[in-house]
Amino acid sequence: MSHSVGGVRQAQKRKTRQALLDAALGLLEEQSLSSLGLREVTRVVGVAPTAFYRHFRDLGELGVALVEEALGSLHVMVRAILAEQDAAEERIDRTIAVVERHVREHPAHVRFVARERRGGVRAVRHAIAGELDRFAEEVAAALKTQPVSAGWRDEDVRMLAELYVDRLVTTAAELLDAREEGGEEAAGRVVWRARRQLRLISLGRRHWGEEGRASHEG
Amino acid sequence: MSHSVGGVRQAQKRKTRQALLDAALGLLEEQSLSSLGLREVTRVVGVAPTAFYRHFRDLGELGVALVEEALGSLHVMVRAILAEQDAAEERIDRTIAVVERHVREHPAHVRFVARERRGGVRAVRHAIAGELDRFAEEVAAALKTQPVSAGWRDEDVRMLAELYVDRLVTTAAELLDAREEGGEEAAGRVVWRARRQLRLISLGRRHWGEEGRASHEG
DNA sequence: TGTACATCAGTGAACGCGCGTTCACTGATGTAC
DNA sequence: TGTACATCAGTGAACGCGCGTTCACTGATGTAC
Repeated sequence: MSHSVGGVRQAQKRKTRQALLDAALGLLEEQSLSSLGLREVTRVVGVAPTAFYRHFRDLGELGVALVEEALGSLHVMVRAILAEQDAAEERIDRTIAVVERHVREHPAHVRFVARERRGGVRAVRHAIAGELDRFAEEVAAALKTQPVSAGWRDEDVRMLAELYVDRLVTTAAELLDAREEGGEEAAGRVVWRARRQLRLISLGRRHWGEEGRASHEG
Repeated sequence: MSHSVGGVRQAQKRKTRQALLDAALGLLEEQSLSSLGLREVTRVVGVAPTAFYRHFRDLGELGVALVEEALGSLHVMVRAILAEQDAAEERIDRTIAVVERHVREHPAHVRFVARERRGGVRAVRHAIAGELDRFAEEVAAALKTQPVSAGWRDEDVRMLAELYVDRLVTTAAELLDAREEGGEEAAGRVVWRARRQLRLISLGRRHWGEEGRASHEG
């Protein structure tokens, strides 16, 4: 059964590829992608520098692969929240809890996305922008089904979704920094603040129909 | 009068220092600080690599100097807005106009701050965080004097101020990206969205007293 | 104003080092019969 | 099951290159008298 459908060779290749991704992600905790070296990565994995080229054309391509990995898990978690039909206040608490858990479980992914979102490698910036865009589209679709959104223009639902997504990414990054540099106390302050900011936004949302969308442009 | 208070030598030194800062800022449009080379910078200026050490210990120190330069001008402009006593809607329009103007006049500064805020150089990240903190403190002080803030807790004014400051920085960065990659049309969409997001936040602010600050924690 | 000495911004040669990339290779895995 | 050939992930030597940093230096500017 060892020589069945491609088998051993393919599996070994995937394993090495994953090891390169993991090594890169680890090294990126202390630096940004544009200063990461190919030899650094292969050294950590324990393969020859040239082995790198069997998997990626260059570090930019590896970066794009990391984007998919990093946003994949968060994507799943947020979709779970959106599916629920809580009241606004519980929804905020649950959202924050998901962010906290995500930061604890995937700190390197969070750091990577926050750093490279505006980082020096164009291909990676675009990959992140694309993923966050799809993300915002899903959030918008979920918001649209909620009663509070009755009568909203599609563009307005979308702008609210983008505000939420940006808040989540920013909060995750701040929470990570706070935890590492100021301990649990600092992290607690970030969470407190994020919760109240979401509450304020949610309040604006509930009153949007009365005054917000009326003004100025058609 | 040439040999009066230190004079020519000091002036020449300041000039070279500024040239190094300018050259670095230019190079940073295409890469991030942690991958910038000392020799790259001196090559652009047209001095020997070793001249660099007469001005900065390393590129991190140069980065910190750039932070002060980059946030100084924005600081001035926003303070001007805060001093005015417009109605909420005009205030938003004027704020957005200031951001647009700032992005046009100092694109490299905007890019630098957005990129290095979560970048790979700790000293620079801290310098930016510190400046944005002072910034938020000023905004909070201004918000506090407005009638809408009557009865607000200080921490809540502060969390609102931080939400505003973060929005401004993010909008500036997005506007810059949009203008460069998607032209005026894309930039227009960013502005439209930012305006409506600020409007929604402002709406939440006006209703905060009724429900927001009451809930949960003391 | 003129002279003698001090300062110090910028120079240029030299260094050791790690980088990304090329190339022909090896040997385990896969495939055809 | 056994044999002969093909594939291809990983190797290791070699390359030219630009890097950050050191050092003793030069010569214009500054200062004291």
